[in-house]
Amino acid sequence: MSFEKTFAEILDLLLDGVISLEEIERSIEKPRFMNHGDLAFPCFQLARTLRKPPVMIAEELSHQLQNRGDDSFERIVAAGGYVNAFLNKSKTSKKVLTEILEKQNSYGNLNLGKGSTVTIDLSSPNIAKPFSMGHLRSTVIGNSLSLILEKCGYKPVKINHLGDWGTQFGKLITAYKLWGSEEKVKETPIKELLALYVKFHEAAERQPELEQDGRDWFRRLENGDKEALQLWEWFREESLKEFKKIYDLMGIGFDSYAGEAFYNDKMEKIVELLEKKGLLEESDGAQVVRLDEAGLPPCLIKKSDGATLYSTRDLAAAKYRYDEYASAKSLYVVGNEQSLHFKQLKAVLAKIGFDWANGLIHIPFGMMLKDGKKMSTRKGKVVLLEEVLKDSILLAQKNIEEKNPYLHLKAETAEAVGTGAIIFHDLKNFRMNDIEFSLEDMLKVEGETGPYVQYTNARAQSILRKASFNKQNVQIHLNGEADWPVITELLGFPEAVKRAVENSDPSQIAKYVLDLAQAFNKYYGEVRILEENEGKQSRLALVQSVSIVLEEGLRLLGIKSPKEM
RNA sequence: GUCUCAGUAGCUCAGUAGGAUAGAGCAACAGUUUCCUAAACUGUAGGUCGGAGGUUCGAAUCCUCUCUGGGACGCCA
Repeated sequence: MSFEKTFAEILDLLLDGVISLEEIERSIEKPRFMNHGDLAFPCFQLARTLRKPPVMIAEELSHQLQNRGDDSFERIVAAGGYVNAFLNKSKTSKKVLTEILEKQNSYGNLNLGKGSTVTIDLSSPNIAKPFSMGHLRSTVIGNSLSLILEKCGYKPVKINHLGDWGTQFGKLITAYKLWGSEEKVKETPIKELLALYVKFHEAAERQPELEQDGRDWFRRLENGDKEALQLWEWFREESLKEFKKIYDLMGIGFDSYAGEAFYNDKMEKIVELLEKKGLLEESDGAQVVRLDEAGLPPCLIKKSDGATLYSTRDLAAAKYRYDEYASAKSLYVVGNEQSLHFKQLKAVLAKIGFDWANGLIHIPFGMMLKDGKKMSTRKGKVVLLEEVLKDSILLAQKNIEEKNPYLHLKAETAEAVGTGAIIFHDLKNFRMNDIEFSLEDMLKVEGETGPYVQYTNARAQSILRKASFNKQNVQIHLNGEADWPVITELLGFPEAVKRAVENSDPSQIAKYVLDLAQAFNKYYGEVRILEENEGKQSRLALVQSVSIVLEEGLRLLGIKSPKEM
């Protein structure tokens, strides 16, 4: 049982129904300052009903609690309208460390999902385009979310909804036929295909008829034209090879690579269904579903030339996922700029009469900006993730040579630290914030960074190696001085996991892990852990627990924890 | 024009189902290594929480208006 709950319950006994237990629990907070204790209950809201000043209420309550409180609390005092509770440090320390050592990385697990399946749409890069920094966000947020969901009792299914269909391929084929060379594409596929794509858009500004050529080629592709299909397959294959290199580097896998093209033969049914329900209307030659009652602009289903659109494929995909995976929820980790699209998607599904449309949840995130503006593939204004990762790993390598030249597993460690820096940089802030691209910021290894957390863990591991800690039969006695801030951080891990899953917010874990690392580094600076005295085993239990939680936190972010660095 | 996201220290951001003295990191300056990894730690300095009203015992947090920036608003995804 949590200490908040114990505190709430003994308060509830005294308050005798003036406010409910739930209300008490909700208003219990963590004081900002250590000298105010570990838990606080503000009495201001009681002042009116009890018709007494809050200071007096707090004093009365704390006075009565002193005798009644069990030994969970060291003392309970009133201070300016608050009842402040100080946890019994030695008992709490013993309890939390024992729990962590026993549960290991399952400490903080929740069973919210009860085994239900959740599909997660993530990463979803566009074929024939480079893997940009923008896709990085969806990839790392989605990956972390799936790990967090798994920890909370869900069964995540990661779907990489590849952008492998659409008018862009018509444009690309047009460009390839005009200016492309087979050798060049074979040599550096993504680079060459991107160059063609950019050239197309440059040329189309002067020759607008090219746009029509592009649309024509896409229609031929949809109609199964052999030449178009061959080129498309080739582009797709080459692109996928390159993407897999990046996923391997980041240690991310998927349960499905069913991209847009996968739904080509599944769209007709949805369109028929819309027709049958009389939801389809013609508008300027195109087929649309009107959504006035939801206060949304109409959703385009078919273009005037009969070709399908993004929305059409997403409708088919949503239905397929529900049918195939029986998913209770379906998450879409897709940029903020597509919010309207997902509102429309849900509205159309609801209009068809699918009650599961409610389970569709768009997890939006802010954009990666360059010079304050959105990056645009069309203008070739992109930063390539692969190069950023390479730079970061190289820097990690350099740091290892400088700081720990005799390290074993140098290459492996550099990879873990280099990618860790990039992933952490993306996850540490709330997802809705736009991020101005800055290589300098991403490569930082000091302060609030992934390498800082990894380093903290490596320090802890180093101590454990030297002491060969044995967790059996440890008598844990901590004095609750230097170690107390670390203990309270450890205590907070389950709450951090809960916040992360409830808000679909991996940054909660990142922030937590930083706080824990900071608390531990401070402790490390103040206390000689390996000193031979009666407290040594207890201190080692603390170090071991910190390492377990740091590693688990990093794991939930999709970051590795090297034992040495 | 409509909708949406954001605005907190020089920079990057925490803190927002209202609560005590608004916190970190970076950058700056001053320190700490005969001692468990200095990718660390300690200290100094730095704030009209975009602005104006309102609700409240209490507002960075809630409401209204407003300013600034990003984005989305039919045949791209």
